[in-house]
Amino acid sequence: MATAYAAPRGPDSRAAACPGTVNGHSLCAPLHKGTNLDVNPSHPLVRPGAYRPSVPLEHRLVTRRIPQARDRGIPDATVARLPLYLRALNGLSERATLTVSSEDLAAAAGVNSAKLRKDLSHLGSYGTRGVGYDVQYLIYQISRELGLTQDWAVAIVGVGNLGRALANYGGFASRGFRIAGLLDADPAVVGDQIAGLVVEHTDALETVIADRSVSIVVIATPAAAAQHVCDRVTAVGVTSILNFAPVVLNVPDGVDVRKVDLSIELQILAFHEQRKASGGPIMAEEWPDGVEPVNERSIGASS
Amino acid sequence: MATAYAAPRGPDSRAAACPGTVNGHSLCAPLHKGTNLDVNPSHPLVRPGAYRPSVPLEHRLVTRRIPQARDRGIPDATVARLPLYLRALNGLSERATLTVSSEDLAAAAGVNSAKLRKDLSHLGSYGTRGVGYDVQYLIYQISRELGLTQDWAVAIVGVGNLGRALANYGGFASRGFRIAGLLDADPAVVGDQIAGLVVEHTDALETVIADRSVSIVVIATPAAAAQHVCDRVTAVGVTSILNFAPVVLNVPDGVDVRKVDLSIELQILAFHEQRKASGGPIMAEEWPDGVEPVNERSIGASS
DNA sequence: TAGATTGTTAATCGATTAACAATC
DNA sequence: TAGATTGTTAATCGATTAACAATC
Repeated sequence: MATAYAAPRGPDSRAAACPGTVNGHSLCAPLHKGTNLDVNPSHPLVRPGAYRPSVPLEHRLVTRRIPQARDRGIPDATVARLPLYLRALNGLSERATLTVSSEDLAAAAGVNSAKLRKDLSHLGSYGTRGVGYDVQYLIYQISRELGLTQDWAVAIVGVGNLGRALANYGGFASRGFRIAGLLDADPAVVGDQIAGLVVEHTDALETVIADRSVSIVVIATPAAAAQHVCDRVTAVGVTSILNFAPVVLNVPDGVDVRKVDLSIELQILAFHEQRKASGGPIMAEEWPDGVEPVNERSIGASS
Repeated sequence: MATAYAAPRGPDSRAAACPGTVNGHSLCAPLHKGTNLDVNPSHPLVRPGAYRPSVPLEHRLVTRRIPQARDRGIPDATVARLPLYLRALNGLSERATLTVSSEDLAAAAGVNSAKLRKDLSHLGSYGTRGVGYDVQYLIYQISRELGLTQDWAVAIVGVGNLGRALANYGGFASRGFRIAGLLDADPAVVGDQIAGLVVEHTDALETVIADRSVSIVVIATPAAAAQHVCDRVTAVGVTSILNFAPVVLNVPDGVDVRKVDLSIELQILAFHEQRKASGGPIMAEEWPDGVEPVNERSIGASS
């Protein structure tokens, strides 16, 4: 049954393989265009029509995934914005909003409405013309797309100030990220209890990853230790790393590294600030009296 | 003297305004193509030829900036990578490397060498064909471009785990970012000493910003407080904000907001992880025995 | 000079956006 | 039906990259 909708692979082959299309809209109803997810057509949650948001979504849908097919169909820029939409939708949900237009949702997420519609169109046709998007339904579809309908075990390596902040950050657990381990190389820190977990020694890194099915590792160590930690975790099969250490990690093919660099963000701000202000916050000299808006400023003390 | 090189404004007007060009290379020697910085041509540091890297760079160059002119000439994507190059160059500098090729520097920064050369060409022609780039000279040019040759006063609002981590982060001070104030609304935190600073009450926010010439504000408050803090600091003229709170800030025109969202990074990793693994880390069912690579998986407990 | 490497070109790729036909 | 709003198109814009002439 699931394979009945399987289309030949290759660029844009999905629509062509369907028995009919109108203006590019697939007529293969249960297989949402632009998705790889083959949805059970008899299920009450499947659109259009019978969706009832009163029943917990997690217990209703059976999906059959054809791996690695349309995934390339979702642009990176779109993936990076889906969490923004999800957050905006959750805000609407808390205020009991049932439907939302692309215009309003885009405003809440801080993006252009055309961009929002384009992004959502990569997931499928989940809106209703003339009405908007069902908030609960869209929350579910985006969550599923991002993999947030399952639980992800995360290990944090390096329990300094930043590691502690991450361990205590409430935004993880609410999105399906479960801190499954805190590890540090410093014996003075090992044994501390943080956010309900006992800090373990990094000697146990491989064991923790294997025993607790950790799939995402957060590196919050000093720069000098980061590559070594990275090597160890990729060696035991971890393929997703969030790196806070200010180094470029070398990883095997197939490993995703995302990097958060606090000082880089400040440097980008400084670049723009330098240009907005005609001189900057610390200006020893006044403007010269010339007609041109020229900033004469000596760098450093002498000269 | 500074205004002698001022070119008419407008797209690509700089090269056209020069007395002569060869293949797009400006013959206006002291005005490096693609920069707005009018360099003193008689200064020994000015290229080509007389550059001697043995003298501290900060004490040698006098620049005259023509505000807001070529700044639009540096693409955002390039600006975001300059800090990466700077970090890689500092690494080379520590190992006493004098020159570096675009190939090697690109490898150290984790980018394509053509991209690196393209990026650097936006700053000027600071390399030497057949040789490479002088490490010290390039460090100085990138630092100047990013505004790191001056001191920036930063205030951190919200001294929870994250605020403390930021206050203690060594990567700021080394790049010219000086923490000038730590503020929190919680009386239990006010008065604490962190990273050599005493935490002040947010009541003093406007005073601290004005008295200490704060130009960059880091918001590390809970989400609910972020917009209010943002409103207050923009009202007194702050135009650069680094926001860690998980909200979209509304700001007046001309204010730059950069956002660091820890959970968004994890969500993007989860998206890719879900696709790499054919199912994910928590897999209750086995693959069905069919010929197709179909993943049958129920979401949640029932069904 | 010969070898090496930059800075630029031009092709390609991906992202953004306004406009609007489709359609609820 | 009339009004509203989606999903798509197509134009534009910006970023990436290989290739190579320029030139040290």
